[in-house]
Amino acid sequence: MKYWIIKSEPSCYSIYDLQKQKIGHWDGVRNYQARNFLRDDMKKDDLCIFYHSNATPSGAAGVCRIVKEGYPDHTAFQPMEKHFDPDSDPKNPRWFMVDVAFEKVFPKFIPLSEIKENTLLSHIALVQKGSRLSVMPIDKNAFEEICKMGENIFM
DNA sequence: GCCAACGTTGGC
DNA sequence: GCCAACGTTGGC
Repeated sequence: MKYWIIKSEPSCYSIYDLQKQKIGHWDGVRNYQARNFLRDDMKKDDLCIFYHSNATPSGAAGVCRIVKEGYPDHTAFQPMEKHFDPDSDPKNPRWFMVDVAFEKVFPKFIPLSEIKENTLLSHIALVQKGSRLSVMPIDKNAFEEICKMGENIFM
């Protein structure tokens, strides 16, 4: 069982969109390191912090769970799609996605500033300088600490 | 909108 | 393989 942080711009897809949909495709990731996590390392029932990036404020919004492990991101094959990649061959897909299920919205949204202030979280990739990955692993303790900050018990 | 940091591309 | 140019991310 592993834990993750996944980022989305809420103007594009927020935790409330996932709440309505119940299950969502985590598609459109076009970064090889993040792709490798999606394709190889995210397993069914792993838990993810749903992080709102490029938001006011940015921060941790809730939790979701992997319900379908990595499979080809078909949006890469469709010219009308925003993240269309003409070089991704359906016979040998370059990009992958997972499906996630809504778990909960934190009763208290946790802005990035508070995550940065928490010394128990100073080691996580999210707050490292220049970290731009949209999918990144997080250890169990840090995951639970973030949940606690959201006034949420998740253990 | 600005800009730092990082990733990708392509000429050589 | 090097590296400049360009594109993207994402905080502020």
